Amino acid sequence: MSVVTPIRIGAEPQQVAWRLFLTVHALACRSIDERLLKAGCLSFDDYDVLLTLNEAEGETLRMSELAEAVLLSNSGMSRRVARLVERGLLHRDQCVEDGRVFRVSLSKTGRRSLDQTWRVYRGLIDDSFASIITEGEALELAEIFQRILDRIGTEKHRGLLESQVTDEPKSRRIK
Amino acid sequence: MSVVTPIRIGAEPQQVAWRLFLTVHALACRSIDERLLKAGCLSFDDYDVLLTLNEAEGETLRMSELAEAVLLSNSGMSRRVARLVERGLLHRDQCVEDGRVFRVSLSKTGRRSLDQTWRVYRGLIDDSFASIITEGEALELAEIFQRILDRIGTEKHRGLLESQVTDEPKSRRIK
DNA sequence: AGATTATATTTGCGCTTGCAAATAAATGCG
DNA sequence: CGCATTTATTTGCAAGCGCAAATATAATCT
Repeated sequence: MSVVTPIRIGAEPQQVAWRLFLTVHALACRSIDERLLKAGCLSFDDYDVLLTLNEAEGETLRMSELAEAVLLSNSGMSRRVARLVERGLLHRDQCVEDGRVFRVSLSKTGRRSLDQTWRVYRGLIDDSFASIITEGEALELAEIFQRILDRIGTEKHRGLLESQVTDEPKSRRIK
Repeated sequence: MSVVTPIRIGAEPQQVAWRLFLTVHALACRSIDERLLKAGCLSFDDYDVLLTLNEAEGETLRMSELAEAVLLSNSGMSRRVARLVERGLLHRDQCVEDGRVFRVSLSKTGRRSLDQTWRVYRGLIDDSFASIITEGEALELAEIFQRILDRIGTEKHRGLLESQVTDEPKSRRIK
């Protein structure tokens, strides 16, 4: 995880901001992940997977969708899901309509873990980030970050926080 | 690299900001690193090491200082430096005053690589980040991030961009 | 000085990752 | 229908990482 970055003294403010962005990310994430593990929670990365599933419409995703959502390779996701299934946090079922695809979903235990982790995680975000900025600043950050995502993000990530209302039926997409 | 994160709809602005922060980081870094490699530059992470050395006073650091600066374990840094020395980008010399320590510094080639990478990297930062925000926003981001670092950073990272003037002599610290 | 303890770095090992090849299942075409 | 092609996922393999043990060197104690 890169920490430091460009910057000579007197650099442009954008470059200074970029460097600080990297450093804050590296330090905050390291600290949060360490403390999550110490508290017996899901790791940062596993949390990411379970949360993505929890938010998915139909609460089920195929391997490749999951991989794309959390920016992991398909093979990486294949193994990660295997481990999580092994631990009883996820279900992984072959799709009836198309035997090539496997659909992954939260188990009862997985949902419990997710909730338990969130209770701790919320406090850690607060410690390392949220409590240090004002609500106004948070809104401003969100606006800036959203603008950046609109420019660099993929379809999937771009609309993260837009209204979740779609006009599709809530039934499982087969696609 | 975690992408997604907490957030239920209607969450507090700080939590929304945190999630977007993670997503922007993941996407921007992935894109930048990919393009650096494609351009035959140093990887993001190697760049980090070379830049840290370039900025170090005396232009030399011991293994452990380098590891701490870029947030890598000592063993990880040991191997990373070995690879970079292998590629001719770094020197690694046993310290005369204390045979336990090894001092690492940029080679001529390393410095060239660093400069060449920076020429490309500058443009990529611009693409994925800098050009999307105004100068005023950059200043504001920098101020916010700096405040966060002051709270969560270690001594080493906290003062990143403060005046580099110290009252110590510029000669090599032995410590 | 010699033995013990402390410090800086490297090595052994197991884990996770990504890429490319392998497999499994569906689709298209003659 | 049967074979070639395409698509979804998993495996083999060769990285890189962190932890703990090993090594190398210095400092301390008696």
